[in-house]
Amino acid sequence: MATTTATQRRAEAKREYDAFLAVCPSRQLLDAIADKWVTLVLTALDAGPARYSQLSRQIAGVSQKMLTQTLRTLERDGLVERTVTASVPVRVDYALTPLGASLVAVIAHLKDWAEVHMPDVQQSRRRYDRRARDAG
Amino acid sequence: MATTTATQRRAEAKREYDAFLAVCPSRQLLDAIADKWVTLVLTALDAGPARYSQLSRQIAGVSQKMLTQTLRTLERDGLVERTVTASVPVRVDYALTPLGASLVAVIAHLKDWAEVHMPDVQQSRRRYDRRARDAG
DNA sequence: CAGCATCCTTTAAGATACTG
DNA sequence: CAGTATCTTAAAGGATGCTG
Repeated sequence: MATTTATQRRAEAKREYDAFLAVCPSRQLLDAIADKWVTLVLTALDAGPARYSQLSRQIAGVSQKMLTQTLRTLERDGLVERTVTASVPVRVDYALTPLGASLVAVIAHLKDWAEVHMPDVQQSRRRYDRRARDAG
Repeated sequence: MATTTATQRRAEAKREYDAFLAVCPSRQLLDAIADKWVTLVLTALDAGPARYSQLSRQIAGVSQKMLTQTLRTLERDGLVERTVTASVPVRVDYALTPLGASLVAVIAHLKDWAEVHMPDVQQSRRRYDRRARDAG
């Protein structure tokens, strides 16, 4: 039936594209660092190893759920190393792995661009909003 | 009353930190490019200007709602320029601005890192998952 | 101290139908 | 062609209480 063809084709194209994205390294990286807390934790650890509670205090806005979740993901990705010292109470230290450190270096480039160009972006936003308001 | 102090302090710390993040250029940039479609549209336009329908076909997985929304945001940020040609039917062209092009250059660094190191990340993930399965 | 489990709300994203 | 408007679903995130 011709009625379903267009929809089916679209659906299949989407599936294919999703499959492509799933194996695309750039996309995987973006997925990994896009998260709000990932970059904050990574840059916090760039200053040196830290304990869970230190990170929790330093990254003041994070809930403990998100901090734990973020650290687990980073550990799974091999970007952060988790060291448990069996004492009472338990002590857990987190540190960047060499891989994690190399990623922080790349993120630093983003930071550089941001510090130079974000003012331009903001100005553009203001102008855009002003036009929209004047037009509306 | 002492019972509310801890909670209040936490809440205030969070507000302050959120305010800090709101003016942090790096965070703003991350917010801007973290989006799944932003980088895809940006890199698609890096190959040259394109019309709405071209982008829609090229980025096969995107819904037309998300494409429009992404393009509007990029236009607002001054990263993409939108040119309307009043014909019947209307024709709309999108192109990177110099600012947008400079951002794509930075994103390319991410891409480079991804192509080199994502295999390591994936291996780490497999190892982590295997350990977790064996332990469970 | 460093979490885990649960519930609950807010937000983002997708499908769908219609328009200048 | 290039969108807008609306509705609904998926999921991310936060608050809270409990544990080795």
